[in-house]
Amino acid sequence: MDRKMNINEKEWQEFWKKEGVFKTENTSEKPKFYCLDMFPYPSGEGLHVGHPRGYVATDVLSHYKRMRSYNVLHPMGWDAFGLPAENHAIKTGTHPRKAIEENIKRSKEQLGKMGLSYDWDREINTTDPEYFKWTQWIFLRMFKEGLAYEDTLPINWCPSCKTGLANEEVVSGLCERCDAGVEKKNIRQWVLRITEYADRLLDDLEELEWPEPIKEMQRNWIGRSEGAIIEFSVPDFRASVEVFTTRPDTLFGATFLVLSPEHSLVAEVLKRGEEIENINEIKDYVERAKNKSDLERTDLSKEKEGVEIKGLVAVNPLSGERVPVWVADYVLGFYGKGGIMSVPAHDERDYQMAAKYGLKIREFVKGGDLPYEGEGKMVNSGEFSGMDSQKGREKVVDRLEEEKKGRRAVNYKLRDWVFSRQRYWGEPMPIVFCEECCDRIKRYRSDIMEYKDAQGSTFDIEGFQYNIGELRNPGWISMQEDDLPLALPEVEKYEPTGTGESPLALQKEWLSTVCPKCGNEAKRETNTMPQWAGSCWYYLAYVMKGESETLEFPISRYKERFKEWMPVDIYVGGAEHAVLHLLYARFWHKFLYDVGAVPTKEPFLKLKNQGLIMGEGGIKMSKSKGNVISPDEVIEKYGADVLRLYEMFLGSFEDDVAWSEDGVNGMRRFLDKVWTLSEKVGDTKKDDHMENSLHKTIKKVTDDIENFKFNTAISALMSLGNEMKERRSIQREAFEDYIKLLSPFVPHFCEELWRKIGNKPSVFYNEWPQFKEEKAKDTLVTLVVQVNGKVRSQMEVESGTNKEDVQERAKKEVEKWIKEKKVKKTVFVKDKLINFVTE
RNA sequence: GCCGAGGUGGUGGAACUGGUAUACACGCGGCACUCAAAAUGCCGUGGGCCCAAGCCCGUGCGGGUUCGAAUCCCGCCCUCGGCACCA
Repeated sequence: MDRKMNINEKEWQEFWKKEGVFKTENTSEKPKFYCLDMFPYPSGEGLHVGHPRGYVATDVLSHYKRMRSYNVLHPMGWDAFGLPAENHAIKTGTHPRKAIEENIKRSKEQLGKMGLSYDWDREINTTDPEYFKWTQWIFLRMFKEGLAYEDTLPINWCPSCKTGLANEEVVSGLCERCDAGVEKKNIRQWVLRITEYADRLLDDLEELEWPEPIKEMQRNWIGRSEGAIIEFSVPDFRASVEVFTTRPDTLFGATFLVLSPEHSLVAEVLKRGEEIENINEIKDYVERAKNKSDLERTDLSKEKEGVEIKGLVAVNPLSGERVPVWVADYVLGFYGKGGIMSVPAHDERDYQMAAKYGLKIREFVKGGDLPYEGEGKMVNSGEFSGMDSQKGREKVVDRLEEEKKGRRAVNYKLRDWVFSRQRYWGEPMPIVFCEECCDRIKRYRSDIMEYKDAQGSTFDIEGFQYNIGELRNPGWISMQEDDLPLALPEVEKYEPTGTGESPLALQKEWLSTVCPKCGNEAKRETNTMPQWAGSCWYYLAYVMKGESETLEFPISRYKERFKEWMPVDIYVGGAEHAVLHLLYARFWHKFLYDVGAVPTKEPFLKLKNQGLIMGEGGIKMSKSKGNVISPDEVIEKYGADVLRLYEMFLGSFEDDVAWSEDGVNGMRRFLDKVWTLSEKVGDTKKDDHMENSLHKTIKKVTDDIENFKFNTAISALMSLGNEMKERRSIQREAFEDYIKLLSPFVPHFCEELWRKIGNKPSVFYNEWPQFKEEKAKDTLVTLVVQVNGKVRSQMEVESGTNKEDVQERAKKEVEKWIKEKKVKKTVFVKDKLINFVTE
């Protein structure tokens, strides 16, 4: 038999576009459904076969929702700032914008070929000045509210990308982008106070319908831990050291203190020098620690080592015990107070340290072999002895608080977001540095600090109004909102300088400007924003585009739109952004909520992560292995519908799956079969059995699409197809419903088939088939007959038949297994089984 | 080490709140069509024993609960993902 199917997919794509079949309605009585994909970076290689998996899923869902009379927002755009385009520019000398334009064109073509039903009128591009003026605006708002600060600190530096990185961009000591080993470098940075939102970012996870692993990763990343800060006095220095601990109940067991090499008291010790007998040893050790890379310093396999500060003693605030003080680099300078009380009996790390240097190890919590980290009865702990450690924990802190020697405290692993990059291809930061203002603010700074909690207001200094951000970062002045966007200047060289400054620093003309506050000479900030900035709010831009085609100030004009569309109902993308984009975007969104710009606390209500598509044989697809499959090849050979269907049928949406060419072919065979079925459509008499199967399938497909179980939805459709094949003829209405059920998966094919059986396009103008429960009911069911839980026989009975009515008949069915035994119990499950239990 | 997900035929994978394990597909084998091949159609396909009817065993391993366990409980093993000296 020849293949009768010959579908011009392009023609349908043009038809949809011309007719605006999938355009989002700007005003609508219908309920809304916001269905969002993580927008791609338009790379030079185009898409591979893994990308469309999520896009097809959201497309299926969008089609389905439209047919259920939702007004669906299903947009697409481009996350186009970032290193690949810039590196390409460095190599070829062409402007990154050029490469980006070409890549977008190519990627858009690829998406177009797949027949995805995006509303392209709302397309956005993060590198478009109309777009990034808003990215700059949000940053500016954060700056003004005091959420951005300038700091010179040792940050993660990628020597290959020649830029600083955020904590989240370092993956086990390596650069997330290029896998180069990350170094520590002291550079001036802009940092966003994401830690101020730590609790809300943590608590609000509860209300999100996200995959549990992603939520857990965010919880761990935020890493909230409750405990206490305890003060040990250091009489020799007339000073004190504060330490953070989650186990104040073990305070009596603190047999020494350990400070990180970065600790201020260590610096003090080095300054005082002569009073400490082993000063040179300490100096050496601190110097060595400083030169260690993060990777070396956090290497768990190495032995803990440190140096005692000889002659220095600290006093335990409760026991009064005098304990030695050590410096060791297993204690981190940036966490807690940069120093710890060491309890070798009840902490694995402290135990190792104590064992190595022969320090005191004494048990304070009974419970197991040392080191014992669990709970138990407190011992050797003065008045607290005998208490349960959990209770004792509270009592110890109560006492410390009474004596003003400590307090309850919470610590986070989350650190503030290093937000500036020393590269060209990113959003310029909309702030300038003015010497005059700097001096002016510094003259008054001590007064100002008293007002530091009064956020949101401005302060008058010599007739100039300064906002909190400006006061906290003396000299840095916000640009006027009306002057946004601040465009990227054209440059000769895109090469990063590697000195900690971006190539913008060489653009003398662009660099110098006038202070928007006092009119004196000023210089622009030359760092740019990180990759992640533009994706922190793009889901809002799509909504804004429904109000005005260009994105215009002020934000308040979009208020109603946001109320209408937020939050995003379903967000689909890869799991690799668990603590990057998904955390950053939540942070920005919460800020926008706080300033009254958006009506919801969270941007993305529901999240689904698609699994990876591996190459044939389950090997990861990669250019170097040469096993990358492009959607273009597949579409060329089989058509977009086959590709779409296969991507959805392949396996469970959230699991990793392996690509198989044979499997693709199977999808084509299925569509061929369905095509052939259409020839049997006619005015045949009512077919109850078929109707029953149809309604079961409607239910199954509907539920499965709602739950992202596309693979089983398709298998249900295949089963129904197989059943139709058995028929000599198929009722028209049944076949039409069948096409509708199939249409979200294979839109071109279904349009063609819809027309072939004599209907007017588009099939998508139709309502989704209505499920009728009474039609899906079975009159006959198969009842399984078991003996002692083993299936021995089965029988057809009318559905709803009672135990009494089948019992005797069933017994006969399995007589040979029970005849010599006594049935002591009979278990009956209606419409399912009857089980005879013998002695 | 800690946290999370998961181990089901030759393969991808189904199985609702415990109720016929292996749906749907791929592959493979046989047959039909054909000069032949491809395509297509039909039949078969977890393992073992058996002429057969039938029986036994089977969801990573070992126990348990239950009339009945892939599903629940306890103890292990393995794979993948994340975090990694966070006190």
